[in-house]
Amino acid sequence: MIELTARQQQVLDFIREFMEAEGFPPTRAEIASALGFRSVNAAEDHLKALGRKGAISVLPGTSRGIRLSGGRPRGRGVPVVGRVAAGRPILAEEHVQGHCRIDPGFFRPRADYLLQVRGMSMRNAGILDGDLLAVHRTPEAALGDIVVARVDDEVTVKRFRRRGNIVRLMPENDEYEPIVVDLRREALVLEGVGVGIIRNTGR
Amino acid sequence: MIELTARQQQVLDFIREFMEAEGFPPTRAEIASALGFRSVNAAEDHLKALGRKGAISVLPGTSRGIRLSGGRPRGRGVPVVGRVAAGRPILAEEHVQGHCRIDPGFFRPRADYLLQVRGMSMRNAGILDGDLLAVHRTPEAALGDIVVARVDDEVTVKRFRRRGNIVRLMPENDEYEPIVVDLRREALVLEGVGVGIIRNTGR
DNA sequence: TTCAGGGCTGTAAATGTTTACAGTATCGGA
DNA sequence: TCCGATACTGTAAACATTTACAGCCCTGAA
Repeated sequence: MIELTARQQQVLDFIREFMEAEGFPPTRAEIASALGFRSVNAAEDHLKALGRKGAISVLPGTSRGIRLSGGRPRGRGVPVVGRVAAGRPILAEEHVQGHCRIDPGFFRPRADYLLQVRGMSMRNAGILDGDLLAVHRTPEAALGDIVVARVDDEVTVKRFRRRGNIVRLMPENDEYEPIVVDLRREALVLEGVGVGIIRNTGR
Repeated sequence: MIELTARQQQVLDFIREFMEAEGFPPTRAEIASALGFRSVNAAEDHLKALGRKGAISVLPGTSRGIRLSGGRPRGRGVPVVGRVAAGRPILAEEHVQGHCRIDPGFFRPRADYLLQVRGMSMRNAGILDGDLLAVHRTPEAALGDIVVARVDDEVTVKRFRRRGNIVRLMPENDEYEPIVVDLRREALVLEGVGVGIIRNTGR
């Protein structure tokens, strides 16, 4: 499928959410109203573009005649990643413990996988040992984001601080020390940002 | 739900099949055509009857505004409950903010709904303001369980302690005081036990 | 510069849909 | 037998929705 523009992605996301919530697709007017267009034709144009790019199909002459293509992602759900071996890619098959059937779009931005957190270094952020951190894969993080970073081939979850070439990976627990990385000397790979937490107590 | 007539069942079945095949509900005209009615009003009458009997709900003024209410084969997910008004049932419709498409069986025991937690009284248990607590409906709790309880018509989330007739609902935050309930004098309703947490940071 | 495409506003006609009203007919009670 | 519910036909107005047409502004590539 051809790549969508940011705006087109927003329209597509809205259609998804609307269908999830209402059980049927939105009209042009509803799309326009939700996205703040003053003209229904803006929505019409977007639908045509999404149709051209294959993201949806639009049935002519049919009210609410929008069908999401690409099929239902009702697969096995989001992969759950356990302890990551040094130097191996996070999503390597040997790390995937299982799958969690949750809608990845429930989190924003989208959750690409769930990483099982080890240790209590983020306790004050409400992230406990064993929690599943929903991670959105991206190499970019804003200051203060909770990030999944790789330092010295080890994967760690911390809060992101940066001043110039000095990155500080801050724990949320007084008993732990920040990890300081000088980007001129050491490599830092941002694997993604945390977008949510799932904890399974009970049992 | 009141029992349906054979014809009404046929109409309902058609609506189901249509939605499965097309991804949105049929119009009156499409129902009439499929069932061989020569008048769209026959379909309208059936929809009204199905609506009266609770099998569907019909949204006025909305094209294809039919929602199946009975059994949900594809399910919209687990209901998300916001602030609960005093004295009202937790799952009352006005409290349901939305649905989260997660497998309820991911939690053990099963999650029946997600309750949005207010306040920081359970901070040390890693439950923060705004978190969604996965709740299993049960009137029984073990000592130390995190429970959803109703005291004085107010719903609260605390850790469960009990000695004889005295129940203590313990916060996990030094700034809060336990709630002590003497079962001989006051009523305590256990709405369920917490089986997990979902937090949606991001945005 | 020119041109195509994305992203909009605005208008309006054509068409799709809902929904009320007026009837006809059958059937199982009260 | 009268009544209400079910199950339709037919008509039509009101309203919802699609969709074409005419433009405006911007950006990036040719």
